[in-house]
Order: sequence, then structure tokens, then C-alpha cells
Amino acid sequence: MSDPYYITTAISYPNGPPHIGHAYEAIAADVMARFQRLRGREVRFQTGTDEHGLKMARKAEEQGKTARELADEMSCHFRKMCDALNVKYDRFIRTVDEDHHRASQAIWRAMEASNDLYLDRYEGWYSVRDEAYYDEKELVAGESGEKLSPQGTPIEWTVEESWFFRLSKYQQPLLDLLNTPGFLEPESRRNEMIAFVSGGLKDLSVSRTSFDWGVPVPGSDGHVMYVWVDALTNYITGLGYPDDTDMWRKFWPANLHLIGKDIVRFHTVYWPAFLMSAGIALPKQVFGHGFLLNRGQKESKSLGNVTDPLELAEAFGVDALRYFLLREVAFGQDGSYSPEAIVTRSNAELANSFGNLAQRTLSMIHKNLDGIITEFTPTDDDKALLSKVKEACAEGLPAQFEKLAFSVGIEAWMQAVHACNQYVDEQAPWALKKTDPERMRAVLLTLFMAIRDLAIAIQPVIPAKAAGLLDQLGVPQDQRNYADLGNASWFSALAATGHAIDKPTPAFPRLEIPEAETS
RNA sequence: GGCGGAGUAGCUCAGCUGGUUAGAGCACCGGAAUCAUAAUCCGGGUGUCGGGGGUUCAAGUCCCUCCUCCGCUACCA
Repeated sequence: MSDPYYITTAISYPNGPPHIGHAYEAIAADVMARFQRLRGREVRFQTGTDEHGLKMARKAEEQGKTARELADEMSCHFRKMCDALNVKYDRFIRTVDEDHHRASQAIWRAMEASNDLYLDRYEGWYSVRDEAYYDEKELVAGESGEKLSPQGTPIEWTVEESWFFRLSKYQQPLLDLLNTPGFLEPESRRNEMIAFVSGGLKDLSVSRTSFDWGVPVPGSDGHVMYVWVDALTNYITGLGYPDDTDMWRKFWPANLHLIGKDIVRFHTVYWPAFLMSAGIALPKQVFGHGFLLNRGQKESKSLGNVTDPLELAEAFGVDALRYFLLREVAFGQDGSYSPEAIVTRSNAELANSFGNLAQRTLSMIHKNLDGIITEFTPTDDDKALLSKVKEACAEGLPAQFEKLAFSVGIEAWMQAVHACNQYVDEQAPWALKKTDPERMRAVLLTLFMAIRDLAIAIQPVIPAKAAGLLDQLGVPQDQRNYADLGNASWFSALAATGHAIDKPTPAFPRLEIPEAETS
């Protein structure tokens, strides 16, 4: 058993095309998944779409389609986005999948068996858009005096029979859970949820009769599950629940649910309560990341500033986008992005610092050593550099990534890149070429070794570019894990093969800021 | 209304349990170098650390108060 690691993103509600926030979460999760794989762990990474609910049903109606047709069409966009962004999931789950219905009904029965579900009436003002009921008191007046939800969305008086979940019963266990160090991060979210649960919990309405686009409640005709019950269940569906599969035994409980800060409550209050009720182990960690703002502003259709993540990827490259998102924004906090910021960051760090380091080094090796990698005797300077690089790559970056502090980890890596450029200037191999060719060789090959470490370490963030660079170096595919950083003999092994590098090509071309669009 | 967070160099932000001249990156200015993707390296910051008051030998770092912004949450007439 190789230390299994199960990570999930939230499943996206596909009532519109994917936006930058979806891309951000998917990329962050993918980076973590790749990171853990490269650490030698057996990883399972699941993402997908949450397709049930009244909003989807109505949207389909508007478009003259069946809900299923709309779901098929929209879900596809999300899957394509993942594929385009090099997000390598093991399963792209859809809540319309047959096994998901089965799992949802199974967890329902398990909760029912615990006597946590009961039938009652629910009536009140219901907002379809918010998927929530409101008290009369909460309503606000619209422009023409009509009643609206606090969010300003239309509401309608609704009376329905509904199943309720005894959430109130789980107040104390939930508080204990939330107070468990590490369960909910970042800390600010933890405090919010503790405050919320401390304030008392009301039982939760968990079924609807007003529409049928959902998972049918077993043994209760006319009821479909409230959207969050089945949505959250996706995390265990993907492992085979309710069957006692190998995957289930290996990967549950999940190591990490990576979600947006807006749905922390569902994941750290409702979901654990459902699991406790059903007698299922709880996920080890939930992390609520921040939002990405477009030049400091939230994206919205009305502002007309919605960005298609695939356009960004196309304009700047997938890896540059991935690098930017994880490097620029402190994970857990909100962040801001703009084409200029992406270009600036990518050029400064990927093109100028790291890419150029590789290019200048490999170019000199190619020209002055015929590209041939050979053994050499390092001096103290060389050892000092390699030691610093190794520390950043094998310890600094991994320690931070483990804590989901991606930007801090990348910064540690960047420090090592700077140290290499500094070393190049100090050693000035171009001058040694005339005075001491043997020393020049040692310097260039020291850099060669450093670049290999740097490329290995940054793989989770920029997988395609890093692989391209490792290919240029001649590092075998199966020797690119973090553990290989500790392998001191790789260089000798490579030299023994008489390996010679080809004429290098720049791995990270400089980007240009696109012409300002007149919007 | 309550709880919590934030307000630090032009911009984005670090600054743990209070302690030498408050830091980093970007941008900007000057210099060096010329292997490299006009890339690199070195040097350059007198910032009312949101305002005011207080505690202390000493406060960005603690306390009070006010202002602004954000998050969660509640609700009265």
C-alpha cells in the first residue's frame, strides 16, 4: 500500500460556462494531486459537475431542452476545461451518473436507519435562484413593490412536504470536529463555522417535491433529494460507495476536499453530519480557497468582465496561467488577476529568471562542451550552490505545498533560481572558457545539475514545460520524482551513457501584453 | 447589531509569542557584465506602519476609541 491520497474539488454547477474560479480550483487541486504523485503517493483525484436542481431544470425548459440534454451539453464544457488546462483527474463525476444515484440513495437509507430523517411540512417564501426559503421578515421590496429575497431574487410562496435531517442532533460532534486542528483551513473559515454551529443548528430540509430533476428519495414517491445531499455524496460515489470496494478501502476518508470559501458550511457542517449519521468516516481536511478577482472586481455578467479561462490559457499558455495563479495569489485569500499581471509574472520569473537560466546554461554546454555531459570535480562554490538548490527543491517547496501554501513554496523555489543566476555571473564561465576551460566545464555542469533539480521540483505547477525541459536535459521519465532529488548518482549515470544535449530551445518565451480591448 | 479579519514603500504584500537603523517582489534610477529569451548581476527606499489616546525602559507588534473595507452571522422597529 503506497500511502493513498484522495483529493477532490467541489463539483461545479453547470448552469453557465466555466469561469476563472472553476479553473483556479481545478488547477490548484491538480497541482496538489501531481505534487503528491511525485512524492510517490498513490493519488486519486476527482472533479466533476453537479447537475441536479431546479435551476438546471428551469434553464433547460427555457431553452426547450430536456434537463438531461442541457446537463450533457454543459458538463462537457467543464470536462473540456479540465482537459485543456492539463488538469489530470482520475474521475470526472456527474451527478446524473447511475452509480451516483445509487450511492445517494444508499447514504439516504443509512441516515434514515439512524433515525435522522423525518417527514414534515415546509412552507414559506422560496427563491428558485437562491434555492432557499426565507422568512417573511427577511424579504425586501423590489422596484415596483414586489417582494424579493434578501439577495433581490424573485420568490414564490411554496408549501411542500419535505424530509428533514436532524442536524440539531449533531451540534456537539460538529463543534468537536471543527475544533480539531487541521480539519478546516484556513483558520478564518474555521472561526466562522465554529461561530455558526455554536449559535445552534436547525434541522435541515433535505427533499423537494416541487420538481423532479434530482435523485429520487427511496421509498418516498414525489420527493427528490435536496441538491446538497446528493451533491456532497459525489465524493464517496467515486470510490464505489456503498460497496466495499478496494478503492473505497484505500481512499476513504478523503485527504482533502478543496472548495471555495462560499461553500465551506456545506462541507464542514452538513457533510460531516450526513456522514456521522450514515456511520461513515469523515474527510481529513477541508480547505476553503479564496476568490479570484478581475482587477480587484468580482466578475459578473452585468459588469461584462467575465473571463473565459480557456482564452487566458490560449493567450498566455496553460503553464504560464497555472504558474501565475498559484504564484501570485496567497492560497486561501482572495487574489486579483489581469493580463498584465500574468504577463509580468510569467516574464519575470519563468522567462527571464528560470527559462533564461536554462537557456544560457544549456547553450553554453552545447557550444563549449559539444553538449556532452561528463563527470567533474565540484569545488566548494559548486557544492554550496547545489546544496542551496537541493534544499529549496527537496524541502522548502514541498513543505509549503504540503500546507497548500503554494505561493510561498514557489517563492522558495524562485530564491534558488536567483541563486543560480547569481552563481553564473560570479563564475563567469564565458571568461573561464579562455583562462580555465576545465573550471568552465565544472561550472556549466554544476548548473546543469541545479536546473535538473529545479525542473523536477516545479513539475506540479507547470507540468508540460517542466517535462519539456527535463527532456532537453535527458533526465529519464521514471527519474523525475521528488525522491530522485536525493539520488546522488543520477548525474554519473547520465554521464556514463555519453549523453549529449541538443541545441537548446527557449522553454518559456516572453509574453506580450495583448492590445487593450475596448469594451 | 454581534463575532472575526484587514488597513505597512507608487503597486502587491511579509513582518511569530512587543526589543538593534521596518522588509520582499514589481516598477523606477545608477553601475557591471555580455554566456543567454534586450535576458543576468550589483547598488539605491527619510514609508506620519489608517487617525487619536494609553500601557511599557521599549509598540507596526499589547489595551481603549474612532474611521474605512471585507467575511460570517443575527435581527429589531
